[in-house]
Amino acid sequence: MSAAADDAPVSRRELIRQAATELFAQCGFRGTTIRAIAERAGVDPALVMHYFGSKEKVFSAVIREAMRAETFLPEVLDGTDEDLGRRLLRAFLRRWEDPDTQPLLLVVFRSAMEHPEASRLFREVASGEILLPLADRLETPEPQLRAVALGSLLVGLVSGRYVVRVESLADMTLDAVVDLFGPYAEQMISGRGDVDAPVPGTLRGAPGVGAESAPSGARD
Amino acid sequence: MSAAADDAPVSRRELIRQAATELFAQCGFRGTTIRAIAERAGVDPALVMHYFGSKEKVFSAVIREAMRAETFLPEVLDGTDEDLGRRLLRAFLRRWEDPDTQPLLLVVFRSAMEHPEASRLFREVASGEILLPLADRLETPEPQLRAVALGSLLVGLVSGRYVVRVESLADMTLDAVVDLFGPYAEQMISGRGDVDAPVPGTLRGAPGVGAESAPSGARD
DNA sequence: GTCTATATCGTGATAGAC
DNA sequence: GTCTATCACGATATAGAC
Repeated sequence: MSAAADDAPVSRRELIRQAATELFAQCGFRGTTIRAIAERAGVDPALVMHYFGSKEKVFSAVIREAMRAETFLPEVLDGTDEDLGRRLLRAFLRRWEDPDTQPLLLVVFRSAMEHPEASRLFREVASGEILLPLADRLETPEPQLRAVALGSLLVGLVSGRYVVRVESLADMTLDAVVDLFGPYAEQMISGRGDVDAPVPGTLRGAPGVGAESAPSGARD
Repeated sequence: MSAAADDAPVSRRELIRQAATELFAQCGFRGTTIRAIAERAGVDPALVMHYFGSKEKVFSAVIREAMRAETFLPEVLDGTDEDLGRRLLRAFLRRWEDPDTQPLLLVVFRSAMEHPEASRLFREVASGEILLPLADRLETPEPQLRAVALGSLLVGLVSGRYVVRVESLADMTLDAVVDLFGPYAEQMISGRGDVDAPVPGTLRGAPGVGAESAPSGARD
């Protein structure tokens, strides 16, 4: 399964960076070798060293690109407070469902558990780029606490759904996830939201049950 | 800093297993070496191989012990529904704060992000030992969905507080965490709970602010 | 049971021909 | 820019003396 882009004449350097991104996302930092990166990119291992200088430098390039691309928050923050939590959740999930951005997010997330640089970056991005702007935007009491709670919910969600792939989370449709977590997200940041009961029928137990079961009108 | 138990004459095998647990928790599977385990346990590297046969076997033993010890749920499930979420949250956190059990939990959690066996184990334990019993216990509609939501919240909480150590979460007192997340946990599994506003003053911004700021009477 | 010595392999990184 | 050959190192694992 060659994952190289096949429509634009991308540079070999870029090809290597993409291959490295996927491998770091899948195998972590230690589990990824220069040789494997080269093989996946279809180039010689020495070429990886020639372009980047070291494995650490490759990793830094990947992480930096992931950080650069991660700016989903601003577009969500302008708008009414009414369904802010739900919109934020949906925008967040959209990036995790996107095959283009998922490896970038995965590499940061997974590496944050084992590599110091990724861990530091995760803290910085989480605090500075997500929690703080969100807290600044909120007009409810104790906005920092609310932002932290919502961040925890999102992290737990992606951990189960995309990283560890716990069945009950991984098998849900996207709309089902939004329907389940949306009200809680809403509660956390605005204190509003109806959480009497999660919408039924959203757990993909029986085969053939698709995205039909999402009556909510929330769209991005 | 030698972490060997110094009050009981534990077997060398047990000594090795304890050292391995701490190292796997701290450095992950790939980052931990037989040599490092032996050094920390104060034995010869070959002895590790003699007792366990391979690094994988050491890892399995550690994981199995972690699973064996992880039975905090039953004692929480019998009792009233009133503050079930809060009690569950507190019991859960108590194990994470305990210096004896934290390495065991960390090793499972961290390894689940990089090692296939740990990942599988995490899924099994999460689904079978936590989510299912909890869902069976609930009398609210859609108990599975509620259990999954609560599980996500807990995972997100420990990720931020104990694994990646995001400041705003890691610096909170235990009571502050319970006060912040308790109402949400309550909401998730019972649909009850007051979430009008998180209790103020619980974020350890100023030095000297300890556990004083938790007026809630919930205890384990 | 315990340790020394070593086999075997895969890793990141380098040197240098073309 | 690209690739072959190779180094130096640390890993798991084994063989065998005591």
